[in-house]
Amino acid sequence: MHEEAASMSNLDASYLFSPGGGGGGVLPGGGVDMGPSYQLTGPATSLTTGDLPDTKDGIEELCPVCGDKVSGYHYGLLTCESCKGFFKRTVQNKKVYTCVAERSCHIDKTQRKRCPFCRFQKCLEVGMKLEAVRADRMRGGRNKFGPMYKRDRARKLQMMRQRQLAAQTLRGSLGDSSMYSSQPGTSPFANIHIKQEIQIPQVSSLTSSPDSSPSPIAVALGQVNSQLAQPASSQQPTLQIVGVPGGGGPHTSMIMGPENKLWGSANSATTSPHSLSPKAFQFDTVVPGGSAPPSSKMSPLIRDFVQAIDDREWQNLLYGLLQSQTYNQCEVDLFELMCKVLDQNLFSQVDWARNSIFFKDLKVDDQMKLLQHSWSDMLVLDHIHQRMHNNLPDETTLHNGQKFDLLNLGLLGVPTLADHFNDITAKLQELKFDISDYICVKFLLLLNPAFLDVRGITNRKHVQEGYEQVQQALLQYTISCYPEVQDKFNKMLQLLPEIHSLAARGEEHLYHKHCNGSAPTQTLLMEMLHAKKK
DNA sequence: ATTCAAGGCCAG
DNA sequence: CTGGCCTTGAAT
Repeated sequence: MHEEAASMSNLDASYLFSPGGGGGGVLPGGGVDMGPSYQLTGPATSLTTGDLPDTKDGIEELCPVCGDKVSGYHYGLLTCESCKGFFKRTVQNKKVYTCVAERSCHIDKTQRKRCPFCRFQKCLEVGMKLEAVRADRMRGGRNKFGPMYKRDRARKLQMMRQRQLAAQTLRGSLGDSSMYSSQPGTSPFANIHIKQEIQIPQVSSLTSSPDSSPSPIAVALGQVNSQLAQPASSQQPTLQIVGVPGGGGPHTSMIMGPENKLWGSANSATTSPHSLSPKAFQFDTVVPGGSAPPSSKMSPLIRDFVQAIDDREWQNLLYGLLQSQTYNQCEVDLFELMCKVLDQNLFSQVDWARNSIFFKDLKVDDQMKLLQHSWSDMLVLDHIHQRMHNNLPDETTLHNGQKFDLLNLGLLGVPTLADHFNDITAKLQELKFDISDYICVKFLLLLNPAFLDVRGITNRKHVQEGYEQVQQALLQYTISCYPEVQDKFNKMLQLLPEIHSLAARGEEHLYHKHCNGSAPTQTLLMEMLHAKKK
């Protein structure tokens, strides 16, 4: 595992962007066109279809834990049969292993038996889900991960198609770059195509959950060939696998402190009754004060925007990450953890953008420029949204007992910005800032025309038009739905610079940390910071 | 009726 | 303890 990690050190965010620009297969509504359901590695029967070597059912993936052949989705992701069994036994029987070496044993097919400690560690690192092991041992049926598996399959299928397309184009005309929208060498993201095609990436998950394995944007935007490993977990001094959190009872609060009302105890109706623990993270997309926007008065544009929001996924990702990062740890570096969460959120932003109207039609170069400029604004805005509309608490108790300051995420790690942040939030609250406003504002941040000139956007016109359309829609919306809020539209827009300045300070701070070497490297986050400084 | 991920079984 | 194969059963 270490070797691979080393060879990947030249991570550049280019892997995020696929050659094909925005014309992917993800449907606007967020629904994904599944096409023929993809089968896992049909038992090599594919020989009949002579040409197209491995495209058929393609994706013959390897187990992210040991590299053996995958047998299906198990406990959250595609793994081999043996790791499935191992994970199950470990969790069910609350096994406690110890590592006789440095807790960083290399796990592969031939050596996986040698160190169960490291094997289990790796299971968690790649995102196998404890809660998918059933406390009651009930057999059969489906669990809450079903839909996730489905989405994951769809993504992989899509990714495969893209890869195929790209490969064909490459084969067809090597000199012809018209297919690719980015000009090699013009941006830090540029040198992508060849790399992608040549080494068929063995994807390993960024963090956890099949939804992020390979992390969402990476798939949506192209593919991944980097393993954003988690060095953290391997170097804690005094660790052992502490009893596996099994047993149904007290685990609602495994991650969340009991103080998290909405997050902790809310409905778990959608969760399988058999699943063993943190159903905790399901939560309603509650709009406090019942301010659910009257969809009748909403423009179709905004309605689509709102429908595409998937906060639940966001939360699952967040908690999945917090869980996997702390499961087996006495104490983790909270700043580092925060960076990881930010990084993951950033991935989500990119993913969202890539599938969004206006943005998705842009050339990759333009997309990158817009994102480079707006990512931190969007992170801040999203945090505001999560707090305001989904009751995201400001703090949560990690699995290992540490307190994790969630608010810090919105401050990009700068505690002193809390006042500013709260100030902005309060102002928005006064304006009855709702989910529709949020999503529109997010578009405005992304398509912000203020920087078109500076940043050399090619398709300026398209961006401008998108911006204006959203602006119009938002204006209409505020007027018709919130006539009682004086000048809501303008007041909201006036807050954008404030968000931006907050975000800019956050970026600055992160950049410093990065230069000090105290922030994790090889993250999209740092990549973004870096890109801007150039 | 079919799928397919979860649990169970048991030879090695 | 491992891991390949078998049985289950909710979701589709």
